[in-house]
Amino acid sequence: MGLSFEREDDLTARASIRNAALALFAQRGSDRVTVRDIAADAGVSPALILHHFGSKDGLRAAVDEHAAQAFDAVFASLEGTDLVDALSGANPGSIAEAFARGFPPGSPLPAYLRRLFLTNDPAGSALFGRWYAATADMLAAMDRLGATTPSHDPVVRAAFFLVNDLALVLLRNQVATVIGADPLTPAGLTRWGAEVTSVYAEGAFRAPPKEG
Amino acid sequence: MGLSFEREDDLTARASIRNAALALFAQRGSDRVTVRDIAADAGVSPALILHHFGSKDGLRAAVDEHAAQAFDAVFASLEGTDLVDALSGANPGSIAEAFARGFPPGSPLPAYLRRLFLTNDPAGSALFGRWYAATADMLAAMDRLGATTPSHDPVVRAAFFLVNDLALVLLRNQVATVIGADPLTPAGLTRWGAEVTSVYAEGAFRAPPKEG
DNA sequence: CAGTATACTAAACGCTTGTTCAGTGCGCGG
DNA sequence: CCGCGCACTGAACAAGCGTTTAGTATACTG
Repeated sequence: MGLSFEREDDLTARASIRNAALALFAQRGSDRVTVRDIAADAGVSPALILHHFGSKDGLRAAVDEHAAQAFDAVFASLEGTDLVDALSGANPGSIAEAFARGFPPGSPLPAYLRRLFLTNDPAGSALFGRWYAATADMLAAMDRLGATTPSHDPVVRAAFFLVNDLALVLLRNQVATVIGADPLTPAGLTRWGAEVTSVYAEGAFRAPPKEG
Repeated sequence: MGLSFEREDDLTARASIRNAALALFAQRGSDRVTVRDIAADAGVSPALILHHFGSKDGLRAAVDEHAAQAFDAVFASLEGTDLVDALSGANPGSIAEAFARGFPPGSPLPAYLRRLFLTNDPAGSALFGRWYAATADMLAAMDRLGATTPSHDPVVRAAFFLVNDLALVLLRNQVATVIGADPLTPAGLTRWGAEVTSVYAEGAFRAPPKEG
């Protein structure tokens, strides 16, 4: 069928349970997913899930860890990009861009990330902290290269950029509805990125006219 | 119709059930809250909740509607602000600003909004649609006044501004951690708004230097 | 005053849930 | 062959859930 390198047939039962759980958790949240739901999707008996993962919460932890690894891989692709390359392009170091690049269109991982932030999961906070540090580093490097206008408050500026980027992942569905295109697909991302880059480069508001 | 002058003592049982549910739903999500939990917090019997709201889902709908009204009231305070006044100020029409102004520090409503958006609740989608329309209208009005630089893609620009603003509400806790101040308090908001306004007015990225 | 509607409760019901139990089939070392 | 371990299952269990039922107290109506 497609681009997925994983073939369901060859997966161990343990892996197919994990994958089914990941997809269902991302879509509905783990509270709205029963062990029996996961078992049905994975094609196994409910008891086997407990056999492999001990409990539903053990399965959740395993899925969390698995997802965190995938996110770290995407995150690493950001740190790897050459700054000069990034500067020649549009919005440098975009997380949304990395997501669109790293995850196939139907991947449950963006939605899973959203759940991670929603539940104030410590894993989500740790992820945010790492991403914030990377964003701040990148902005500082750009500062040194003279690629940015100076900021009075670099701490807030880094948070502002990061948060704007994450918002596109978190509000993906709502954005898709109003602009008519999924912003995490290449096409949608191009359109989104063009406008964002324009605002980041030139601003959007003019100074108010002097009173007269 | 204010919310601030409500006192727990003279609330009807119906209202106190609604309030208890709102707080618990915002904190844990409705799936992790039982009818018995709400009843205990509201000081009534579980059966009374069903008597007044028909079902747990009926209660959820009532809480949704109640919260949506509060949100729309806050949002209406944005539309009411004179455009010229807004232009002379900092970031015009900031939702985060309206939140800090309209909701007391301990209010569960920002957290409730987050759940509405991040769980794909239809009520959240409806809210987003209304807010998007208002944002687009405001930007169009500013365009007509010459207060903005022209955009090639006003649809995306409006979404960008709205989403950036909502991000501050959605990621409030994480932002508070990295910048060391709750961005939905007056102090934090001032600091945040200053940087945002600076980027929106002047941009942040310089054109890359020509190679040579 | 009786009659009725309303706010409210204690107790129970039926269902779904996560989990356990007692296996079954099977590959493998001896 | 036996015996052990492992992946796996169907059936059942106990707990917790939303909800129902059958009722009490209180206030209003005529």
